[in-house]
Amino acid sequence: MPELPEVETIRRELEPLIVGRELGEAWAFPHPKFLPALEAAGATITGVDRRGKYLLLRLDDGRDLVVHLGMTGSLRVTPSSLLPDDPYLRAWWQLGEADRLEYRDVRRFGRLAVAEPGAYNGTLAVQGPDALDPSLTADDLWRSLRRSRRAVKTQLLSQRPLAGVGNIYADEALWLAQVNPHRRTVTRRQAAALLEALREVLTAGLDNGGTTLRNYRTVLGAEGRNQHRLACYGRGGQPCLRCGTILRRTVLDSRTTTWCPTCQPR
DNA sequence: CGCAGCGCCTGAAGGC
DNA sequence: TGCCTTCAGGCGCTGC
Repeated sequence: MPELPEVETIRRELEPLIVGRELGEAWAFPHPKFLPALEAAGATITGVDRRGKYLLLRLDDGRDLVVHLGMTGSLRVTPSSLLPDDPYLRAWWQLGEADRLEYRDVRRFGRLAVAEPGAYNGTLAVQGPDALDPSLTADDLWRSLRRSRRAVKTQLLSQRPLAGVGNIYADEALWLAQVNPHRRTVTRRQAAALLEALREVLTAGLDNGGTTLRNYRTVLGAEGRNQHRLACYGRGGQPCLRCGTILRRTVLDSRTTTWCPTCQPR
């Protein structure tokens, strides 16, 4: 599931492959989530940016091709001499003379949009600052978390206090900061520890090329390596690496959640 | 406006 | 072997 480290890894690989090139003929899977791909045909890509889990392909007409990878989305660049041959392709664009940019998404949780910056819809329009934005302070996070009474983990996943965190890195950061995911209020000290932990686990994920549990691949087709470094996510029933207590696995707002009842007391 | 609940999707894994 | 059920979960949408 592409979260900030995975999307940033993709962004870095994609940028030198597509900037300055023209999107020619386009095709989209016939569904409203993917048909906006056709609106980008004819534009030239001037940059590749990221906000939270969203990729923003800047176009020379002033608009952005917005790409969300959902749970199973990936991008790749293929020679256009090879015909599209993949039942899970959801969109493609001829790229320059020789290549094709392909968007693949097995489960169709992703989506595409073409929009003016500043005229975004949905989560992208209301999400908080990027989790790695250095101007975000612990006090900002504390104040933001205080505005809602939802569980702290649910707030992280909402993308509103900060953007880019999904289920894996939320569990990892809450464990590292020793904050219980069910808490509805956090102290200033906990907010500071949480921000530091978030940045640590996201940076580690990025340094490891992302976390591949099943579908995630980089643009060049590589798997990430961070799945071997997870301390908490997916380790329910196994001992806490810090204190040895058996990690608990619960469901919080319909998200599987793993936490240590000793290190992260309610 | 906040938020709870639901639906979307399909391959993998496990039970029998 | 094969059928069935359960699970993974980000986000848009609806309605209170």
